[in-house]
Amino acid sequence: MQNKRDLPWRETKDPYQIWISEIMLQQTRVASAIDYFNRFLKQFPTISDLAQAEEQEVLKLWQGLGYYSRARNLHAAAKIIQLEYHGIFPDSYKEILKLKGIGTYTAAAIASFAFNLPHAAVDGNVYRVLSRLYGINKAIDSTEGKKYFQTIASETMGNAIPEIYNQAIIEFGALQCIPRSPKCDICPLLANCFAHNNAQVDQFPVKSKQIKTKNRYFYYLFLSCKSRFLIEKRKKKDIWENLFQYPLIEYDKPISTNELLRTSEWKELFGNMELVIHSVSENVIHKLSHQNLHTKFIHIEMDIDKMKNKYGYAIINHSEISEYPFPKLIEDHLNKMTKNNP
DNA sequence: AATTCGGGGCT
DNA sequence: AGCCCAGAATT
Repeated sequence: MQNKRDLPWRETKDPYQIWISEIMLQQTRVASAIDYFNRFLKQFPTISDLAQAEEQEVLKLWQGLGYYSRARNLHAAAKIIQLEYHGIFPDSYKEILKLKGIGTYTAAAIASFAFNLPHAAVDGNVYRVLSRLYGINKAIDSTEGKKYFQTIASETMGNAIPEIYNQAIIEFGALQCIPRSPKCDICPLLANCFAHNNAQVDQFPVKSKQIKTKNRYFYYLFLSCKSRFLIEKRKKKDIWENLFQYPLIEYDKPISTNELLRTSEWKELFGNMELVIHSVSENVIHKLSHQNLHTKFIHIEMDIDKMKNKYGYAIINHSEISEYPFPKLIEDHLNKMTKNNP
């Protein structure tokens, strides 16, 4: 295919590198993943390097990319490959599919790209191309729809070379048959395209579900003493699992600073300590796909060594920021603080 | 079958 | 403001 892009993961047949790229590309644009891919491979050149790393180091390399369970699953799977497959990446679709974080799309992608095995990789691009081309109105987010598209994709692949076919149809969806305003005027499949011939290009693919967003209210306590401040690790099954943040008081509705001082969480943290609030930030609205996080940062300068016996918290210095993975929301705030205090 | 996981870019 | 991105795991 003469119009394909030059991408770093296309320069190798190493299943490990292809694996890393496919995980990073899940629900993530190519442009966002390129730098992360290069940094990741530089730090972890082989499965063995990744398997021996600490999860925290892997998450730090993933910082800002989102969907952090991908990094946790990647690390866990590397350990499994190291122990149970003697460090050799499995070379069958069935075995690849067993690995954590690898579903039908990623297994087919790796199987075809690394081992040229005949499995049709069906991602968002393929759903779009096939639904428009054939006029398939089954919902792509239904169990039946997914199964149907997988069948159609396999039939469409036929006896083509799996690696070439999969790369081509995905690339076609990414560059030509794009979600909005596809380039139909220069499309080679124009004459055969159901959607175009029926003026329904914007009707495909069909989705059934709709996302609803929740509002959450975060009050982050930036407790500092000179260049040191308090952090904790998020451990619950929630957003940002195993990433670090400042002590957090979450509420189900917006509250004033005065109300915050009277919450049980505040009293639990500080008892009857005397505190001076240095500043309260403006409301920062951090938007995720399905959550709007209304956030305020409460800056308190205090003798934070009084907090070191509080279970679950750690005191770190600015110079140690590079060792801890933080959500983008915290990373942005840290960048502001360190700019003011070099 | 429905929900939950980030963050960014484009319209 | 909404949609979607080289999706998968969990409930």
